Amino acid sequence: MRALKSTPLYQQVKESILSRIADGEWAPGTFLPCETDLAKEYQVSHGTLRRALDELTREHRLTRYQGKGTAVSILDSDQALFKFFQIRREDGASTLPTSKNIRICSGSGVHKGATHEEADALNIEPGAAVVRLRRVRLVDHRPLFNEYITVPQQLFQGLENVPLESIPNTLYDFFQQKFNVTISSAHERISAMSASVEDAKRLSIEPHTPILRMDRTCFDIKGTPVEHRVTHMLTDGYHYYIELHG
Amino acid sequence: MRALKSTPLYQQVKESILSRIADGEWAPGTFLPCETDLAKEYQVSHGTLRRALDELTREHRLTRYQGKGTAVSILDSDQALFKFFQIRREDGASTLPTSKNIRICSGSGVHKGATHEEADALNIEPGAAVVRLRRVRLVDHRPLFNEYITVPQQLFQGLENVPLESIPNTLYDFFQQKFNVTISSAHERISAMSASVEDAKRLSIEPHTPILRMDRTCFDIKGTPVEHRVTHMLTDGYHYYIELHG
DNA sequence: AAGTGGTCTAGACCACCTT
DNA sequence: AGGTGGTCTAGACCACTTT
Repeated sequence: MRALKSTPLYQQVKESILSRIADGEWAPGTFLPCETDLAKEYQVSHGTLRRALDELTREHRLTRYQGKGTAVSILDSDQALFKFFQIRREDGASTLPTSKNIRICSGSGVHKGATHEEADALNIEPGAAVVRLRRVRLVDHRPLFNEYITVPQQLFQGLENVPLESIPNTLYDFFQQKFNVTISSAHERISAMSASVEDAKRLSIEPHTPILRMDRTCFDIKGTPVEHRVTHMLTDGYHYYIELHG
Repeated sequence: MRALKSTPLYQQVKESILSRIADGEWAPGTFLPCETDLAKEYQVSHGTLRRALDELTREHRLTRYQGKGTAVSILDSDQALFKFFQIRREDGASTLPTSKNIRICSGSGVHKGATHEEADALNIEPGAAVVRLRRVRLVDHRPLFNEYITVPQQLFQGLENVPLESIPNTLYDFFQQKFNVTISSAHERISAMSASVEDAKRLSIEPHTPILRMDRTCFDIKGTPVEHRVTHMLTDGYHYYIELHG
């Protein structure tokens, strides 16, 4: 632990703890040894060890409970990643959309596999096997989103056979628990468009009503694209809310 | 500085330094006294003072140069705050919008002062004195945004008399340098709408074309709202791009 | 050589939770 | 009461920049 002089001690300790978490030595939800024990084990001072834990806590990998101990964080991606990224009513109130799943299916080849757009986003070959989920999301019992979700079948074996009623509202938790796919970053492209005939039908609006189109690609911890999602959103009485912090 | 036992010392020091920056005692780009002097002034230990500086550095308020000193950050807000928040072409290339300023004016009272919406966003009284800037922003020489910017006159004394051609493209730099107003956070509401007659004229499109409407409110270091901005954006061949990191 | 920030230590005391 | 994390101190030494 004192070998390299180039990298600071607290950095080395931090990385060691991180790999021990990644290797499963300390599972999410379990408590680490107390600070004095860890300091003894790593042969560093209390302060140095604390600096490592402080940084990991700041990065949400660890959660500390005063008087109790330090635990490995259980990542709640839906809340952590999309916390500053919400649907709100005009009055500013946050909303919690519910889902109505319409169809789930899988396929490969030119007609049923990944389109060029999907292949590009997911970094797979056009025509590769994918699973598609169609759903409508409702806010205050009113249909607001029309969603088209595509994931590579290879990463989600068996997803296509899950009954529609068993697919939960918060997909990313589900992905983590059932398929060990943890969403860690995402990007989104937002533009305005006219409602299609299907949007009109699903969202109970006139065709050509202006709606938002959001194209989202999600990545896992290693940076592999794992989900492509196109959302058509009706912004009548609602809006997309984003917070930025410097 | 030792009065309250409830809030940690480093927190008090941090907030004190923050207000001294906000009050202009240490302008952006200037160096603070060295750590030992500051520790002496605040009657705290080196470590406690460092913790305050560490947090401010992490929040990009200060920038440290080993061997030289600690300086107040020159925030390039357009790059720092809106770094993951850009206009992109369909091919994914980033763009750098330019501006055509149309009108700048100030006023107060029922007709020319803050509207209810502006007053609400800026936390001022309806009818309070404001300065308004109208501009069109161009990407690749094509008008894409129609912008309506409103700021409280009190914070921007003399802004209304600045010649249009002297108002730069990157407003937040300008605000910091000329008015000591540093944008530190923002929120944005995004929705879809039909282009108005004015949008059609300014953006060379048909009325009722679907466009994005973005309502942005910016806040300074202390959390005071300092700018309200409504942008109408044509998303033909371009989109709004957002990155999220867990 | 002098001055600045960066790392690290050893030890003290406080606040909170559990038993 | 005992154990945990949270705060704070005083001092040492290192790395970098300037004079």
